[in-house]
Formats: sequence, C-alpha cells, structure tokens
Amino acid sequence: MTSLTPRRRVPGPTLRDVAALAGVSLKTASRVLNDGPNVSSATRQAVQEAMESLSYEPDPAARSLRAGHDRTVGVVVDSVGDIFFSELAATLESVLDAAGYSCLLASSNRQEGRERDIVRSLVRRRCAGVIVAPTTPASISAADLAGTPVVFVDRVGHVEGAASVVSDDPGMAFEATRHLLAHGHRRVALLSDSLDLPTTRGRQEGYRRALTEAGVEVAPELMRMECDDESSAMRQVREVLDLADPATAIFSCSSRLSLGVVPALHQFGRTDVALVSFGDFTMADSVQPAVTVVDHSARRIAQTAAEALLAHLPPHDPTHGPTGVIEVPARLIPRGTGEIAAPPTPQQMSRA
Amino acid sequence: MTSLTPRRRVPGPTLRDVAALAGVSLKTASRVLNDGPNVSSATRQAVQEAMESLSYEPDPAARSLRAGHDRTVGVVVDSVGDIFFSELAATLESVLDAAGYSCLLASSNRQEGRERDIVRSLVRRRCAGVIVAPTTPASISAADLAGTPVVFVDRVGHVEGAASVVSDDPGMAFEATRHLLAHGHRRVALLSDSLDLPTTRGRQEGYRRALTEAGVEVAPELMRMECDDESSAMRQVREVLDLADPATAIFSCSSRLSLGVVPALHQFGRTDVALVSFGDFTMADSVQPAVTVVDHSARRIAQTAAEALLAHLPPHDPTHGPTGVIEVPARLIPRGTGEIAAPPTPQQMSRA
DNA sequence: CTCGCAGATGACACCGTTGTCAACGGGTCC
DNA sequence: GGACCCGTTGACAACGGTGTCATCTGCGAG
Repeated sequence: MTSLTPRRRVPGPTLRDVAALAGVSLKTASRVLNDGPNVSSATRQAVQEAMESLSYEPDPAARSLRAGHDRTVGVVVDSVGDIFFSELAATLESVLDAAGYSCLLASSNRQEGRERDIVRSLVRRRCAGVIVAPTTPASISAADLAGTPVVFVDRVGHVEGAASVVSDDPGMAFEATRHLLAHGHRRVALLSDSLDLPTTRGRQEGYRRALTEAGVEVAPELMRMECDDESSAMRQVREVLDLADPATAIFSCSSRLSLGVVPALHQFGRTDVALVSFGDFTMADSVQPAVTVVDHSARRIAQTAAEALLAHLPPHDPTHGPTGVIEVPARLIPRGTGEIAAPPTPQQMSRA
Repeated sequence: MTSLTPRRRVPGPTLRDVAALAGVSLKTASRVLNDGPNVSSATRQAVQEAMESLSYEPDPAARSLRAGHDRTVGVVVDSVGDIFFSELAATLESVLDAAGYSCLLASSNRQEGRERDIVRSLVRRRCAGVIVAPTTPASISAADLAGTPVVFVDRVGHVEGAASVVSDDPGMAFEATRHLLAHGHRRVALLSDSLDLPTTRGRQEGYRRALTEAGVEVAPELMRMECDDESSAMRQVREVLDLADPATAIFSCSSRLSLGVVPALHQFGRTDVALVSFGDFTMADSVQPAVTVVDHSARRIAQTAAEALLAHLPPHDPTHGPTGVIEVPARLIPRGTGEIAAPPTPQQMSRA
C-alpha cells in the first residue's frame, strides 16, 4: 500500500548515458548541449552523434532546478474561455513556441487574490517570465515576482521595469464616438461593463471627451454601465431605444457586449441604428449590415507582448528590454453600422 | 559576459530552512509536508508552524525531479483560439485546479507531428497526466506516453487503458437530421468541414443514416464538405439555396460553421430555412429565430475528462480509472430554427 | 629550454526534495 | 531481565543536470 507503483514510468536516456556513449565526461556533454565554449569540434560532433542515436532530450525539471529558470512562460488572463483572451493566448503561444518557450496558461477569473496566487506559483516554478492581464494596476507587486520578468497585457500594471502592452483605450473610444458624431448622431448610447478596470474607465473617458468636444450633452440615461453579459446588453439596448428621446447610435465597449447588441438590433428590426464595437468579433463582418469595429487586435497585442518579454529573457540582455506603457496601434474598421447616418431630428425638421 | 547575472532571483525558503527553524531533520519536515506516517503530533505541529511563519512553498522542480511526477496536467487541443476548445480548456482548468493541478496548455494546430512533439515534451516534463484532442485515432502511441496517464477528448484515441470522452456524434447527428425530417423536410443540406476526423465522419454518417431510414434520397449536391471557415460556409449556404431543387433545411456540423450559416441566412433574408447546428454557440439563443442546436457541451466533456484523468492519478489507484470510450450525453435543444416546417413541395401541391 | 597562457576536459559539489535504511527509545511478552 | 517490536527520527544517497575550479596538454614568447 505504501509502495503502490503508479505504473512504472519509462525513464529516458540521461546526459550521463550520452557522455558514456561518446566517451567523454558528463560536463563535456553538458557543454555541447548548451553550446558552451571550449569544446573541440571532434568532441562536439561525437557528443552530438551520441545524442542523436539515443534520441536524448534534456530534462526540464533538472535543468530548472540547477539553472534557476526554465523555458516556460506563464500566462495569466481573465479567462481562457473569453473570446478576446483566447485569441490573445493562442497568439502568445505560437510566438513563444517559435522562440522555444512553452506556455503555462491560467485564468484569474478576475479575482485579484487568485491572480496573485497564480503568479506566485508560476514564479516558484521558475518560469522564465510571465505575461499577465492584471485585474488592477497594483494587483501584482515586484515582491510577488521575485525578479521574474513580467509583461502586462491589455491593462497597465505598475511594476518597476516592466512593460505593459495595451491599446489606446481612451483614444480609440474617442475616435469611435467621434466617428458616430460625424455621421450626425447626437444621441449616442454607451454600453459598458460594470467593472472598475482601467480599460473600462479609459473607454468611458474617451466617449465623454468626444461628446464634450463636439458640444454634445453627456446624457446619463444613455450611459449603460451594467452590461456584464450578452443578455444584459440586449436589455440595455431595448431600453436606450425606448427612451422618449431615444439613442440613434450605440458605442459598445467590448466585443462580448456586441455579441448581445447585434442580435438585439436584428431582433427589434432596428438596422437603422448605428453601432461601433470596441473589439472585433467573428461575425462582425458577416452580419448585415456589417459591424464597424475598433480593432484592438488581440493578435497584435499578443505579438508585441511576447516580443517584449523575449527581449527581457536570455539570450538578450534582461536589463535592456522595453519598459513602460506600449500602445499598440488600433484602428477603426468602417464596415457599415458605424456609417449609418442619424435620422433628422424633430428640431432639424422644423428648422428646415 | 559568461556570468551575465540575469537579474538575481530571490530564492524562497527551502525545506531545510523549515527543518532548521522547527529543530528537526530535513526528512522529518518532508514527512510533514507530505502527510507521511509516523510523525508525532508535537513534531508535526512544530513543523507546520515553521512552514507558516516562513510562508514556505515547496519547489515543484525539485519535487518533480526527485519524485518523478508533478502536479501539472498537460492539455493539447486543436487550437486555444477555437470557440469549442477554449471553453473546453477553461473548464478543464477549473476542474483540475480544484484538484490541485495546474494546466500546461498547448495547441496542436491539427498537425499530427506537432501534436506528438507536444505530448512527448509534456511527458518529459513529468506531467502527472495529459488530456489530448487527438488529430487521428493513432496519432499518439503508448510509447509516446511512456506510462503517463492520458485521457482523450472530443475524438477517440487508441491507447491501451486510456479513456476517450466523446459525444455520440453519429447518434446526435442522426437525431438532428431526423428532427428536421420530422418537420417535413426532404431536402436537408449537410455542411461539414473537409477534414478526415472521426468526429466529422461520425456526423456525416448519422446524417446519412437518418435520411436512409426515412427513405429519403442522399443527394450529393446537398452534401457540402468543403466548409473550413465562416466565409466558405456562407458560400455553401448560398449554393444549396440556389439549386434547382433547393435545400429547405440545413444541418451544420459544427458551431464554427454555424457562425457563418446564421449571418448568411439573415443576409439572404431566408429565415424560412430550417437549421440545426451541431454545437451550441454564444449567439444561438439570441438571434431571431433562435437556433436549434445539439448541445455537445464542451463543459460537460471537459468535466468528465478531467474526472476520468483524476481517477488515474494519485491518490487513486491508477489501474482502476475509467477506460475505453465514454459517451457524454448530448441533447437537442429546440429553439426555433429547427422547428421551421418545410414548405409544401410541388409534388405535394399537385398531388393535393 | 623554460615559462606562461589558453584551449580542452573532467572531478566534484550543489540545486531542493524524497526514498532507503539504520538507529534509538520505550513498551510488551515470555 | 532479555528478546522483540513498533513508532519516531535522521543520515545519506539519489534524481539529472550546471557552476566552479583544477588539471592537462601543446605551443609561442623570452
């Protein structure tokens, strides 16, 4: 009972076996494995042949233990199941894989405590580095990292020497809203989630600024900040369209919400309502009319973040990687819904 | 240059420190850590207090190296970015996390070679177990696993003693098709991807069998097996609707394709066409009419697979976990599109 | 001819943990 | 009272690599 044999693992060849076969010492074999200096080409070749013939693979655990780091990058996102983060994760994985790193992926479920636990555990694992979508700017501290390089994604994290790769939330929200205003809309509804994330705040801020600069009143009844899933988004859409002075355009703050807004508009038969979605999504360019979006591409953020992290990892000089906030260019993709003109207002009609 | 210090890692407390503080030997501390037998309660408590006060955390690498296994489960899916697999992965992660395992997630991108490489690398890492969506039934062999417990998901994998958690593809496809036939349809189009996966084949088979049993001709021009993304699905929808003897119902073999079919039908204004989707998706019950789906819930498959794997892992007896093909019950969820009746055919009309 | 130096190689300790086995002390049973 | 046993404990080696330092060889400089 004490010695229940959990199905015997078949041990692979070790570096010792390689060394023995090549007729050299363990250390020399190690040098060849790591492209170390001072190895004669004859020796190097002998060892390489031995590795080949045994189909030797180094043991990551042993390496990690001794060397203090390994070829794994930890990735912490809100949820792997979320459309945005799943794309982000997929891209991170492919970029890091190309650089010889594997990914340890975990979901924080937006809980700060869980996020910190996960990061600590990744650090304990001697991950080469971590990539985190922080729930709050200060959710992760330098102490949690214990020197492990980190790059934040999607939201800014405050850790000395760390980079944060984000899109320009206020700026792009500003542009999206201005785009709607430019098509004559004065009643632009804002759909946003209720969370107090910097991302969310930034987008709300951009919306407000665009209205203000255009001299349009910021109407509280048009700002709907309780949309946490598709169905609540649908409900809010109905409400802003049913107002006495109804919305004629909608700015949806996330692709998740847009997944509720689009069906809602279709269901109500209101394809005359303008819409810009912050965040592209699968069906955006196949629905009719196609949805105008701000593309803050998960792919591009992931690509940039992965490269930023790699610059902090060996063989690069870890002190010279990028630092601070990196804004990934986002762009407005006009596809149809954003270009729907506002109907003439009663005032305009009477004035004419 | 040789000794470039990659930002000094701060080493955490080791078990040795704990032992020293508690005034016991390293081994005794280890015994407490692992709930080993034969430790006096006084000693146990002293060690636990020492661990507490140092906030000690065991080192997974060292543990893995010495014990030959660790608390990590490798997960290999087609792509983390795919809607189905991202949900699958999210659920696996949460179930395994609750059992104290972390996940190492990787995408095979449906390449058999890459899949095998990933699995081998996971095995080398001494993962406690792996969960794989195999590209082919024989893509992974017992030799690749070297004794590591495995559970296959979504598709059947052939490895002695391994469980495969799948939904009843032929059966549910049969039922979906029969559902459409029961509403009077005789021209039911099949939309499927071109891959030669058992899953795909099973669904095609169920479709054929339903038609045959109902005495309906299996029409080649209605079987569209070249749909590999949303846009090709849209194209195929147009084509089957434009036939001289057009389709009146569509059976879409995957949620990914349905994401193209639904917008296509909306765009063509053909909400009179019946549709059943194999696989639920976010917008399915919010579009109008809502989409009837076969729910082969990623969540349920993941849950079952995680439990099957856990049963093969310590502290359970690894030889007594479930084995063979486990079919997760799927169910047809009628929501609207599947219940649209067929228009009377010319034959029926003239006969009347 | 000797010294020194650099390239090549290996012996050994060590990373943090767990398995093996021996030692110790106290009680039980003849 | 001695043999025996069991619960408790610790010394030691080992897992598979890498860092440190010593050793050895050959060769050009003085």
